[in-house]
Amino acid sequence: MKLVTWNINSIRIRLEHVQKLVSDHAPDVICFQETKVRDSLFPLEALQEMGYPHIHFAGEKSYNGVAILSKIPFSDPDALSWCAREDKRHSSVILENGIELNNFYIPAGGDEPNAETNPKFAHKLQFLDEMTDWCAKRFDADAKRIMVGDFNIAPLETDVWDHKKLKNIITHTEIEITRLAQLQQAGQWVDAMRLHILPQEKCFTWWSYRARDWLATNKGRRLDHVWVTPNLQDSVAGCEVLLDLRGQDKPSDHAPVLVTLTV
DNA sequence: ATGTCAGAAAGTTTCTGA
Repeated sequence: MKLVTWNINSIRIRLEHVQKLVSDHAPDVICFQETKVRDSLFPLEALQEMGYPHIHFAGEKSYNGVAILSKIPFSDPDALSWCAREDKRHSSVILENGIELNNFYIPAGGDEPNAETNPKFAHKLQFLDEMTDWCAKRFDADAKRIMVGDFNIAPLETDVWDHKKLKNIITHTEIEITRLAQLQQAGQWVDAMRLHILPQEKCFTWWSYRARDWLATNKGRRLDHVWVTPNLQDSVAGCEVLLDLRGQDKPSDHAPVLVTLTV
C-alpha cells in the first residue's frame, strides 16, 4: 500500500498538482490537510475521476479542512472535533485491510511561543494534550493504526535547517517537542519516516514561501509525519519526500510524504 | 524577522492565518 500525506494549501487551486502526484506515484491512499474549502464546493468528482472512488472529506470555508482519498474501500468515516471547536482538523476511516487511518492537521500555533500571551499557542498545546489523552484512552496493542498529517512540529535536530536558530521558533520549541513525545508515547507510535530516512540525516517536508530559492538554501523543516503502531513497523518498506511537487509552479509550501507499506 | 501565499469580503485592495 502506497500512502501519501500532503498539506495541499487549497485543494481547488492545486488539482493539477494532485494529478501529477497520481500520475507519477499512483498512491493507494492520500491524506490532505488545509483543503480550505467548504464541503459543498469540494471537488469530489474531479478527484474521483483521478482514480479515487472512495473519498471522505470534512471542510469549512477558508481555513483548515481534511480529506482522505482511497482506491481501497473503507468503512466508519469519522471526523472528530477538538478543543471544543468546529474547525476541521481530523478525519479517519477504517480501510478494508483492517487498518485504522487517522488524518490530522494540528494547529500552527502563531508566532510567540508563550501560551499565556498567545492564544494560538495555547490552542496548539491543548490540542496536543487532547490527542494524547485520546490515544492513551483507546490504546489497544492489537489494533493496526496509522496516524498521519501536518503536525506542525519538527522534533529532531535534523528536522530543521538550524537547530540553534530555531529552538525558540514555534514548531521546534522544547515545550512542543516534549508534548509531541508524550503523544507518541501514549499510542506507542513509531515514526515511520525515520525508519528509512535515518535520524542523523536531515529531512524536511516544508519550506517557507518567503525564502527564495527554497531548494538551494534548503531552510526547511519536517512538519509532516507518518506514525504507525508497533505491529505495523515491519511493514514499512520505504519513505520518500516528493520534492518535485514542492518545485512546481505555484506549489504548496509542503511537499507530499510517500510511505510504502507491505500490507 | 518576514521577503509569500490563499481565501474572503468588497475594494481591484486590505485583512487574516499560515
